Amino acid sequence: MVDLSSYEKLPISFYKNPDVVTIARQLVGKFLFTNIGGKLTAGKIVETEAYNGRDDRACHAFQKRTPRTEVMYAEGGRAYVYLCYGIHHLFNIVTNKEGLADAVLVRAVEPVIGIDIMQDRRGEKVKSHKLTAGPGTLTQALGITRSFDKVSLLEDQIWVAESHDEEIQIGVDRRVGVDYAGEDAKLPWRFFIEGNEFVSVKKRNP
DNA sequence: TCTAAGATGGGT
DNA sequence: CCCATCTTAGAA
Repeated sequence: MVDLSSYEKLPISFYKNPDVVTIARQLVGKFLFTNIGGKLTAGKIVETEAYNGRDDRACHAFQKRTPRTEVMYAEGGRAYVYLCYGIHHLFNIVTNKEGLADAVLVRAVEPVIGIDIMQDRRGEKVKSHKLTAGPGTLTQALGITRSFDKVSLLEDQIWVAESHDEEIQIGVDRRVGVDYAGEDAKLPWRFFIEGNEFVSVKKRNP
């Protein structure tokens, strides 16, 4: 049994910060929990990316408000989950105040709690270092699907908890897979724990 | 209605 | 390198 009292759920104020890039950096090292039908899993966030709805062409909500991106316009502290390539569920954390569509994509976590559950969800053949090393694989391991879209991170189905880690080395790089965004693809808005084996893309994109 | 493209991952 | 797989946004 896991002692949850040592993990403090982040408050709403954390998510309302108007600077989504700062939030993306701050989320690295924190813990992402899900509790699905009593199955508790958690991973340390080791890689994130920031997306800004006003002046970032890589953001789904850039200069538009559609049914899919509606939740990004909500007050910070909710999940934005969408299906990518018809196959993978990608998990984002909505930030900023209502009306300003920002979000942080969680790209990788390191398994911490419920590793056996994650292994079951991913399948026996998956090696441990591949268990949660990518935005589509961590959602499978944590059981995150589109039913989590719009769900509040202040409740007990999915949430982020403070870490008491000291001295992690945070690397910065351009974001992955957003070449369609032109110049904005070069923004240094990806953050990761330097040297962590679960980071999805290790080598730098110059 | 129709269609192209996509914030990926796993296999060859 | 190839391709699975299906929603979404935008056009017609």
